[in-house]
Amino acid sequence: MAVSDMSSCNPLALDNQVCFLLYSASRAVTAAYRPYLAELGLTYPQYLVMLVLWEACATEGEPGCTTGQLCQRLRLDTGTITPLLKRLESAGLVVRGRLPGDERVVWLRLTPEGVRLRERACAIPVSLSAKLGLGLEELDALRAMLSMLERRLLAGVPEQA
Amino acid sequence: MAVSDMSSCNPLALDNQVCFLLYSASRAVTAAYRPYLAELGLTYPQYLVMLVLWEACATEGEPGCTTGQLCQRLRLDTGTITPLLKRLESAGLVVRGRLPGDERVVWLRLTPEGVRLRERACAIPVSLSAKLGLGLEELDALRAMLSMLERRLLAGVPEQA
DNA sequence: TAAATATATATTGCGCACAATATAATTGTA
DNA sequence: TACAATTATATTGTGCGCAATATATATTTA
Repeated sequence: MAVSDMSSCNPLALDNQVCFLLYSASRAVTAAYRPYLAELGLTYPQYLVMLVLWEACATEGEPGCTTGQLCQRLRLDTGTITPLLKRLESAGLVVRGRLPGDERVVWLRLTPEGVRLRERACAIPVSLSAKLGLGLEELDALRAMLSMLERRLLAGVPEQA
Repeated sequence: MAVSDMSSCNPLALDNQVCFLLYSASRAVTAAYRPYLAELGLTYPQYLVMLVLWEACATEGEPGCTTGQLCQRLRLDTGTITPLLKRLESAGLVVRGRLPGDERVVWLRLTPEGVRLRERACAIPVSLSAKLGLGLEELDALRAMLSMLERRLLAGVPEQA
């Protein structure tokens, strides 16, 4: 009685494509965030960058992180991250400087305003989980499934060799 | 023993965000499709459009569909779809014409070449499901979860009023 | 039938994503 | 110490996504 039995006769049917459900659900979730993030003046990818920086701020030691760490964490490349960071910088949330000792790496730090924004952002996960309407167990199941999926895809990369 | 217990002390932790997992998994899946689609000369969104058109070709009656139906099906707007269709047209896969009887609507039809491409595309779901490495049950569970999520988000839209 | 409204698509502009390439600083090596 | 290779980031170009606006055809209404 699997869901896919409905019209599994056609492997190319749009509704049989998990990829489409993922793509579509992801855009729907981003859209659900949009009005809340707009109040903070952030886009969704910018919000993700801020999440990383807020974490990097909470850790002990010199607060901040490098562009490369950001790319790795969000699995985005510099073509995406560099201009995004420039926009965050001109919004006054982030400062970019080179690492003393290695002039190649860009060291990112939050401005006081960037740090303050965290408090306003705290309300967002609450609003969103209400909007998603999923229970904790469902959320955990979804999380588990998605991270497994991605782990397998990343692990499968070497196959290209 | 929920997954989120790990560091649920911080609701803003990146790894606690289902939204990020979704976003990241979706991009990873798209990336997994990319080499296969490249052989057909298609991007991922173009592939989704072709899936709809191939379906619309299989139905009885006049084959094809309108731009509006495409937008509705893929939940994309004309700003995305119109230029994409022009690219498919200049690639020789699609012809765009106006509907006789209502000159506002654009009627889309596959060219013979567009129809033929379907056969080559048939191999893609097979390759991909191998690459994803998920069993049928897992796939169905994921599908169920994602479509529920999206259904709730779409249903929740009126709340904005 | 003329004007107002609604519908379907197109256009513009901005911000991602990502491939490909470029640049600049660092490290390894002869 | 030069020179090659590596590493970190930046730049360029193409194709989405989406908000806002424009245009053109249909439909409704006065």
